[in-house]
Amino acid sequence: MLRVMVVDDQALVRRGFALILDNEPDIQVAAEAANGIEAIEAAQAHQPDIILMDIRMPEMDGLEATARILEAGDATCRVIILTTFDPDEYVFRALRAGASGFVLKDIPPEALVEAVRTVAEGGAMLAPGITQRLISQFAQKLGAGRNLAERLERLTTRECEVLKAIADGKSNAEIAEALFIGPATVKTHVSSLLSKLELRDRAQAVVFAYECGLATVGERDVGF
Amino acid sequence: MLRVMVVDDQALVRRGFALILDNEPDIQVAAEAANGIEAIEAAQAHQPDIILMDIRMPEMDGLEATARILEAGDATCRVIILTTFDPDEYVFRALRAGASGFVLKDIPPEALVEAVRTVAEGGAMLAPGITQRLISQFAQKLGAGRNLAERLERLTTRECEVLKAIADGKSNAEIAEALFIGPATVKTHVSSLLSKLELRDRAQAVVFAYECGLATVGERDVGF
DNA sequence: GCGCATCTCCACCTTTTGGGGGAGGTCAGA
DNA sequence: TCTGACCTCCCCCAAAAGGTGGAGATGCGC
Repeated sequence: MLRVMVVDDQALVRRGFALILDNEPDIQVAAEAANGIEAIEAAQAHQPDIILMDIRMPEMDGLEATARILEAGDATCRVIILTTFDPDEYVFRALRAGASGFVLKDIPPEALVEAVRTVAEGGAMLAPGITQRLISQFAQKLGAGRNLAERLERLTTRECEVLKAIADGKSNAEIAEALFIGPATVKTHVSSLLSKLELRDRAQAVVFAYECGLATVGERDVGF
Repeated sequence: MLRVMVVDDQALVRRGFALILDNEPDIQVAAEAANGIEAIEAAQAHQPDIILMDIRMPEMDGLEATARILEAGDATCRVIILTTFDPDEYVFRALRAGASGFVLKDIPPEALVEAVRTVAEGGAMLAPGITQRLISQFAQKLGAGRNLAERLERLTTRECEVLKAIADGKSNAEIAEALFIGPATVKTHVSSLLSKLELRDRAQAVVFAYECGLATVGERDVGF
């Protein structure tokens, strides 16, 4: 039995969703809440499997509440954002907060039920248009450095290693140490790769490394 | 009327999907193809609205074919990848190729029909698990530079602008020109921001800018 | 008004970087 | 075998970068 919690500041909307879901044999509305604060408390108290969360609410909005509930971690629930609007800003904040779904309130009841089941099974459900935008963004990032990757192929193995080290923020001396070669050799490699890639200095080399995918955001701890 | 093309090397599978779709009053299977090469030709000849594309095929695989068809551009069709497997590699290549959907062959017939309609309307449809993974990846990138963004707040407006320019690969002289200030001033700002962010040189500053989201991949043309 | 942060610029200095050119060694392929 | 591509390291030099300290101007809030 799937235990669902519905969070919306409008009682009528809340009851509507609750009725739709309660109508399903395997779904049970275990709790309701009218704002973010209540939602956090209710989530703690009732430990639902799925939370349907509105965004616009008094006291605390749904995105903030989602972030806090999922941050707490002791609840293993998953959140579906259910809203009338879908500006990018909301979507990104929602995904970052950890939501597993983002659907618009104008969807047919069956789709809502389907979304709940999908998310409960470990999947995610986004409104089709949002999925589309997410894909576009993703494809853009993935495809960004194709022609740049060609330039990359002109480099020798060693030069590539040096470039990677540069993209790590290392100085020539540090690179030398890391690669077990002399500083002079590093300089040679750096000069060579800069010229091959038609770059002026190591700062541009770092940009190049990120743009062509040699370095990617989030794979390093920026402690330096 | 939605004109659909089905591409799969197994005739039985192909006919099965075609029958399911033809059964819908508003959908018509306009063409079929058994491999990537045929698919490209058939897409050219029949100009379908939607292409259901298998990945594993002789001659040319579905991802390659998708890329070529969408690259051609004169076709305004949209592609749904339909496969038995879903390794990340396939998914990323598919999205990069420009696919608007990625669903598994084990979905129920109604879901397939729904996917076709959704994509035809400009949306995108991914298998729930894939949506989930896409979201995770996205959230990771988005959330990567949170603690870094804090450090960013220590900077003044001007320092931020200089940092952005550094992340653009500009030299101090170029920054001076771009911001209409003297080179000496740029040096002051650079020194200040490096010290505030606890960085050593501009190369590390570039890394920092990318990691904290001040600069993002794909938003610049790397011509330098 | 006063303090404070910010933006602007200067001079002086050291370190790093990048370019040019050279040179020895290895190793694969013609 | 010899050529060519790599990797390694050297010297010298000029340019850029980065650090330190100082200074005038502005504007904002107490």
